[in-house]
Amino acid sequence: MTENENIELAELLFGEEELKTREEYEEMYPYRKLGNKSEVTRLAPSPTGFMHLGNLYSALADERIAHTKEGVFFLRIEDTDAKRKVEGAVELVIDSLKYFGIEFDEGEGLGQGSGIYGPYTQSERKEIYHTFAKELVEKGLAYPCFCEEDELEAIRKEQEEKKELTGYYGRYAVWREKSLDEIKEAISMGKPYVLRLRSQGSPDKEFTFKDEIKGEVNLPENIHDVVILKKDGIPTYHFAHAVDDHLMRTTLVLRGGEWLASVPTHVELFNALGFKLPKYAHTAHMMKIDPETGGKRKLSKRSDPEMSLSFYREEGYHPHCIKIYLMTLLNSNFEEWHRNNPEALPEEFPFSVKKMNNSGALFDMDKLESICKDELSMLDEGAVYEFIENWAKEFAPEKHAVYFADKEKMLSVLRLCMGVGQKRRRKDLINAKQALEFVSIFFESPGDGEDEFKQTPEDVKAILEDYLSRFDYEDDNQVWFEKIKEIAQNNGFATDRKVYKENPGNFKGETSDVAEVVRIAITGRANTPDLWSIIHIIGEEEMKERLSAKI
RNA sequence: GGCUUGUUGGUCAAGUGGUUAAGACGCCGCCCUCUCACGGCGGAAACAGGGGUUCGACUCCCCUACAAGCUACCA
Repeated sequence: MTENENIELAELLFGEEELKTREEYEEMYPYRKLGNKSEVTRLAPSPTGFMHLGNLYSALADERIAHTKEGVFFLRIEDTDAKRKVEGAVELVIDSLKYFGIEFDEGEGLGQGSGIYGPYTQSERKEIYHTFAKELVEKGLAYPCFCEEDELEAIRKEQEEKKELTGYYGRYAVWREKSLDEIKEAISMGKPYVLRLRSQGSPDKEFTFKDEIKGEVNLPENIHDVVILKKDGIPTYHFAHAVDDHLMRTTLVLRGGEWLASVPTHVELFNALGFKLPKYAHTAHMMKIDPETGGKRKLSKRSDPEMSLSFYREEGYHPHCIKIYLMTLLNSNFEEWHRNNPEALPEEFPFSVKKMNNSGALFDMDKLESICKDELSMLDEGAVYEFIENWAKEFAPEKHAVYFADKEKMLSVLRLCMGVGQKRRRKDLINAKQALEFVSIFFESPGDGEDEFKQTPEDVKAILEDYLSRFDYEDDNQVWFEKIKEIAQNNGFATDRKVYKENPGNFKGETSDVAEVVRIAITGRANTPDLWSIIHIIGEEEMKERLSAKI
């Protein structure tokens, strides 16, 4: 087609619409005035109503990249696929990220003053896309394609049989070289069409692309006449990405590694549109071991509950701990930094895109729990109280009513369980749910699933009876423990560890074994905070009741 | 099938031509200790395989294996 025919075609396709010009848009959305090291990043989720760890992972990376250098982090909703749209999804994105302390500077759903680069929802940007699509048609870089699904299917089949590259390109691009008259005829028949890019790429050329994470990558040029506008006039991801990230002045596109393969398409699109290419950083996906195959695979929201962000809320993981965990995955030198600067906020860490991992990390629950223990142990009991209380109110109301009835009691329980005031803090608390369980010994008699005695039933009985007969509530911790030692002495247990070690055969055990019997009898557990203190929180009556149940 | 990217101990990972190949989690042992913890010390445990290049390869190149991603009018 000639230049004039292209212009005529563009009029034919878009003439009915009142479109702004490209220049008007460029003026509407001026380049941001930021330092030259500042980055503009964005989170661009589909509103599927589901937030998973991967979303949080990249959101945190985006947010850190923007905010460590006074850049901008915004939210754009990619709802070009109507099938996936879910009510309330935008709020879910904003809320769940806020819960983890990640806030946007501008974007969708943030209310007034949330930025001049909007609309931030793709379904509201149709005219904008059309302006640029029309321009592409005028320049002969895009054309309508009236192929229907079965035709495309037939092409693909033929290609597969011939073992050729599948897709709509070259001689398979049947509408690529149609005349204006043929197109006009198809339009007049009311046939639906999509708009495709007229690719200028060569099948045997490649180019090197510099990814901020992966480094230099050699990629083939794009040769596919990809769809840029679907038959309903809504753009595909590729086209929307080019137009949006250009007009919203994104400087760094951080996205999942599955997009790396479409970089050639994006590069061609940016060139065709006359846009400057942003920097790209393609991240690896978080993986997990597939319980069925034993292999490593991408975490999926379908089969992995620990993938859902709501899982962490429901289990009562402290958002700060999750953040710390993700930071250690994101930047491998974070952990060391954090150890050296335990008081510093993660926001003070010099985050670097370059330090990001290029292979998929396995989600490691053990590691997460270890971090939780460390982080929680550094808080004061008031903060932990507040956190657990809020969680219990929402997720365990019946326990909440009992455990939090007496604030002073709960505070002293927490002080004890955390080792506040001791030389070293304890590290028993992982999350709110587990903490409530840990703390339950102060509010309920030990129930099922308790630890078992390691001594014989006869010895247990003897020890407990002996203990009960000697017990005096007025004893202080020292005296109380002296009595434990006496019991050990009387029942054939060693009271001196060294003596015991030298001749273990001469004894049934040592003091700690006797203490363990008493501990398990009272609490149902081998691992608890200081026993004497526990007794003085639950009271003499309660202790005696629990003990007599065991004799 | 084609294209792309990966592969360092069980897991997360430093490492960028010459290292006894860090560290963390987990596991095991010892020590400390008035019981539980905390803490301290130590241990087992790795460069997927094969070819090159080089005086010398975890590091560079090639091949193979394995894994992941893409190959839509989904993102």
